[in-house]
Amino acid sequence: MISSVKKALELLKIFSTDQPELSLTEISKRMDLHKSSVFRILNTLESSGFIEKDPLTKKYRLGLELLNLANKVLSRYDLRNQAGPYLEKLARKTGEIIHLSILDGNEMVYLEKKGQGQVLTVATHVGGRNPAHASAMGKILLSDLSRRELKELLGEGPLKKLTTNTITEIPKLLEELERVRRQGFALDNEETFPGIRCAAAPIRDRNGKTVAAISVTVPKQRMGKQRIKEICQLVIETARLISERSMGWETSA
Amino acid sequence: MISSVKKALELLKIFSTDQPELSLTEISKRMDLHKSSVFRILNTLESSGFIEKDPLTKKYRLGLELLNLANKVLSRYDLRNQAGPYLEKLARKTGEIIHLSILDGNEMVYLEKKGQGQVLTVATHVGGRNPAHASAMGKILLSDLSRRELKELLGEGPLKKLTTNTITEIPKLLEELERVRRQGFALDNEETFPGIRCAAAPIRDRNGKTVAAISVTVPKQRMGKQRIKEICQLVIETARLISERSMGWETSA
DNA sequence: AACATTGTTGCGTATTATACAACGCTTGTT
DNA sequence: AACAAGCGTTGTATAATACGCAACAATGTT
Repeated sequence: MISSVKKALELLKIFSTDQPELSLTEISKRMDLHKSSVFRILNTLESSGFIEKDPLTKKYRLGLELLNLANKVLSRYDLRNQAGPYLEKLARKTGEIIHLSILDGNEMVYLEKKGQGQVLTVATHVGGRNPAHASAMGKILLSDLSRRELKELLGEGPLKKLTTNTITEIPKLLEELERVRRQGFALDNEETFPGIRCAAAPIRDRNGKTVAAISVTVPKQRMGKQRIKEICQLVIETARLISERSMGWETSA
Repeated sequence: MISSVKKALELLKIFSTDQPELSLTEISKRMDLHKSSVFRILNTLESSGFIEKDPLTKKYRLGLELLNLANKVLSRYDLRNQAGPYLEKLARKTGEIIHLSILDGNEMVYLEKKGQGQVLTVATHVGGRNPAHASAMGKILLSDLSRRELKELLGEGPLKKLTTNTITEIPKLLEELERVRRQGFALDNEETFPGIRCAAAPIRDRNGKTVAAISVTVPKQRMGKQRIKEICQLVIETARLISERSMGWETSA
């Protein structure tokens, strides 16, 4: 492990959407490093395009080179490109936010987000992640794992509680995953975000293995009993189309 | 400048969309560093989520943490979010690829790309960049700069030649920029990519300053004289709407 | 089975990252 | 206007470590 490299990478993570610009002194304080050390790290990051310095304010911000690298990450996922048109169509049909995600460890990671949403919406983003057990897409992704794999990923619990509705006991989650397997879709009833409901369905490859999930995210005000049914049907149908047309999955006769 | 940090950052840049996965030995050769040094850099990058190691193949690839950072970069640009719906509408109307870009040094950088495109399309991506002088959007962005600023950015020339149509002499470019100022839009007639034409228009802020550009990119087979006129009108109109509604620009009476 | 190649680790030392002090500049205070 | 405080920048000595070597483990090839 190389400590100066570690420091540089952790520095990059300090920036946030709330605080996109920071001064040398702020960074020095946050990292508990001498300002001359921070100064040299910043210069190195800047020379490679990972950080930009505003010449007027002397403040630093993340650099555009990160967009290039992110593009390379995303380009690995053919599914994301192939699913794009289907997700856009679903967004137009429902008027809501659509996500595509994969499992990474015990979290699900958003790979795509479509739809403009309305005034009341969710602040998720590509690259963002949430505990798998708490979200509809996460439950879809977990439901394809074996008991052994689940035990390895989730441990003994209790699981992280995000809202009062989050499932935290392992037995209860396993029950829920069994239900998800049977019905072929999952719901998130304010388990990740208060006031937000979500319906998700699996994307399967040619071998029938769940490789990703898609979801429709809706504020509960717009998600009554009747609408849940509509939304679930649309999500399942879209997921099936993507699985068949892009992944080569064949539903049995 | 911290040399070990520089090496780590340059390592991240080695990956490409053509080669998303590399072995330790490949990286060591490419960077002309000892494999044990590369091994430790990779471990450090992995521990911070910037690199992932496939446990089966032992190959390395870029990590998902980069998506988070990229999202933070993009979230700085309110314009990108606000312009999104207009760009999607333009993509649907034209059936072509739409870009939003800004100037960064003497290059223009894509901040957004909309539209699925057809079989014949351009392999551009968010974060990607091209020399400003060669592209329609680049000419729009350059046309708002003063003579002094242009001289500083472009130098004495000749400018980089990407195709046989690329403008490489400074006087000719200045002439072209004058024309762009007058007509309020720019065209790229196979100047960046062979076989690809492009029409662009400026996004202006409340002070009338050009802060970004949008464009429609079309293979020349689908871009005859009549269609050029249509496309130009649509691009100009969309750019004006974004400028007025999202940026507070007011066209004089 | 034998050999070649790749990945991993311990360790000595050549190299450098770190932090200190000082300086220049900008901003804030009186 | 004068002064103080704080921020950013730089030179440099040295404490700390990154580097590469050698050896080993694991994997692939013959």
